[in-house]
Amino acid sequence: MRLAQSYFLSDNVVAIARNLLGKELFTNIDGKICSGIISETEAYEGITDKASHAYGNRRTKRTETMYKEGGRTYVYLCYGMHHLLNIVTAKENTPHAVLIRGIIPNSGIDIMFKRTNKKKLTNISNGPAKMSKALGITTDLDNTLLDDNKIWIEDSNFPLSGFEIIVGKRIGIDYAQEDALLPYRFLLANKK
DNA sequence: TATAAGATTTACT
DNA sequence: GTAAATCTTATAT
Repeated sequence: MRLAQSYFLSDNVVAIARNLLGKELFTNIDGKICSGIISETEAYEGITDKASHAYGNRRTKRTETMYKEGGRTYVYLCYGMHHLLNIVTAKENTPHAVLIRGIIPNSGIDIMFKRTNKKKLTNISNGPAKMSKALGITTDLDNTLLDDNKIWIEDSNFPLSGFEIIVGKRIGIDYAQEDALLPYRFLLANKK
């Protein structure tokens, strides 16, 4: 079943980031449906987080989406060529968001292959930009409600028993100084 | 108006 | 290991 919008209205963005692991992310782009189990997330805690675009209550055309009510997407272009997918959380005017960094492909894998031009199943979704490319996510999906039939998240009761949740510091944000060390990154890993 | 840097990936040396 | 690709935003002149 799909996650209700109320799921995303909590102020505790870190808890949501952790809880999203194992949920299934769906996209429906041009009638092509793909999905995957969310395997890696990062929390971005709005105005108090130096790594966030909204740090210090910074409000621009780009970050405007983050200030809206939770339960929608925030897609933005990084390095001029990579689309990154975030899930906006918390109430209006609280710019919290969860960055989806990785998925385990579940359905529509052949479509993902075509989109990414890859021949092997490896490296299809082990990075935020590659994942977006595989799922067909672009800035066209920015500020899209998760019940818009273009993108949504379901709780498909993926069994987490065989996995452990690893918590660590976030990646690629060295400029954020001490906030770069916060344990806001969550990922699923096979138990050994 | 101009310049610098970025929540990255890929290819090449 | 290093660099290129490539564009939007933010900060500066």
